[in-house]
Amino acid sequence: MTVRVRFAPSPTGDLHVGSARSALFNYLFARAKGGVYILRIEDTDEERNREEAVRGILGGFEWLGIRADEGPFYQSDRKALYRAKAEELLASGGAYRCVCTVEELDARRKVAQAEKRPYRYERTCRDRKVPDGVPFVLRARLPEDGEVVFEDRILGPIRTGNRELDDFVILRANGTAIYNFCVVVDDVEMGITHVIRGNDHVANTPKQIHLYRLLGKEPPVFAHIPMINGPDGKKLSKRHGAVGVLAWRDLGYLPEAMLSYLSRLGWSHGDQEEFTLAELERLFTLEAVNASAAVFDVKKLEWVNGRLIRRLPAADLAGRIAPMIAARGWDPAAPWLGKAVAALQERSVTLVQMVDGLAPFYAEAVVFDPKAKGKFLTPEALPVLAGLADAVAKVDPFEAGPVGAAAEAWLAAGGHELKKVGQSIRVALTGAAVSPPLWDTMAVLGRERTLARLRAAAAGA
RNA sequence: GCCCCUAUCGUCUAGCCCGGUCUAGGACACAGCCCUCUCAAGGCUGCGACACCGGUUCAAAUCCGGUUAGGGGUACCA
Repeated sequence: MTVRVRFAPSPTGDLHVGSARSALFNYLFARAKGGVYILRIEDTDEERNREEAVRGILGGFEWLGIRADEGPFYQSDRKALYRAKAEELLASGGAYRCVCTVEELDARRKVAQAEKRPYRYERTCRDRKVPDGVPFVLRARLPEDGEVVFEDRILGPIRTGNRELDDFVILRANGTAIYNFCVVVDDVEMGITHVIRGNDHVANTPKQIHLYRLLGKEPPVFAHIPMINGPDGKKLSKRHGAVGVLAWRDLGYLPEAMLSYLSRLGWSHGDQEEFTLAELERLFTLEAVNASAAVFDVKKLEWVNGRLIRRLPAADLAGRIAPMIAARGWDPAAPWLGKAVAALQERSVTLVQMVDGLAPFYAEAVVFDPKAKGKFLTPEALPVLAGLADAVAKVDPFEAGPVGAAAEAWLAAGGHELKKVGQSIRVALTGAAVSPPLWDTMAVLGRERTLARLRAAAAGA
């Protein structure tokens, strides 16, 4: 039987990194098993604008490069199906009508709580003929004794006494279905063989298993993956900073980095720290997923991202940052861009940082950092700058190698140590105390701008 | 409250299933050193963990029980 898995987010607007990882694990499992990965949007909540709510999720997957084999399917399109299935259950006795009102239920629940007694629906309507013409909900008829046991592929055996459960609602008075019911109906309908989802669903699983049985179906294999928490150990949320996958993109992270990092949260393959999607697709196994929660560590993500940036061809990077460059009003087609990127990639952790580093090259005039200027553009440094300009003026080609050779030769002849005058040169060229290596910087600037900046600085500008 | 899950360096993890090879390995972070025109990158070194208590055993990070801590669930939410 071919493996069929699904990721079923409720549309909240953006793809949370925790959701992204759940989706990733599902996707990887499908790929590793030669199975099918399905995307299903659980938008039974109505109201919200579906288009907009779903855009963030689909956009997130598009960025990550995770494509669904089937779907996206929308639960809001399948309401009739749920209703029909619920009625089937009613006919077969698997469900029954309940006319207890929300108010009554709330009151009883309160009493139970006051008495420190766990509240469960007392099955008032279970075996009675309910009056016609009164609003009713449908409740599942669960066994009163015994227990449900399932073998979670990650957590191991999980047993729940049926006494812990109650006859929960599957169809609201308004005729719409409740989550637990939709999930089961859809999973049955879509032929899902493995349900891989967040740990927060383990408590739902026994209920869902009962629903499978009531429907006369065999439950799938369950695998509950651990949660991703913030540094404080609490569920990762907005107050921990960026949680949407697309927000990380905007911060300058590469989808490959996000994928690689996410895969290592709760899963591992020996000591290997970095993975390509292709590697993950053949290496992933549920057996290697651990049971305990993980903390999202931005520092490690940064490390992965930086490694990737260093490793990527400069041309590739230039293409990726082109939109960001254009957004700043700069020319992404600048002929020297490739060289600049090559010089910057070793010292950029994010794409945003890299683009920031481009500023001195795009700037019309040098923008001086006052501190750097005061410290390094000293009177005694100025003649060196003027001399250096002359020394490299005729170098051809004006590339880092030859420029550096000429510059260093001239410096040595004059008894100037690069260690001493380097920063002055740097500030003259870029206005900042930090930049790529000097000769690279000159090569990127080109002969004309290099000489102009050196001479302007020398003249005290 | 009740039910369920989890528990190895600050963080991600290897090891745990099939006890000895573990004076517990790797990575991020942090500190120091080296390299060096700045910043990085890179190299080296250091710091640093089996939550606790019992039990089983010749032997426990590994098996069992309890405690504690954290997380999740407990809806006519998803």
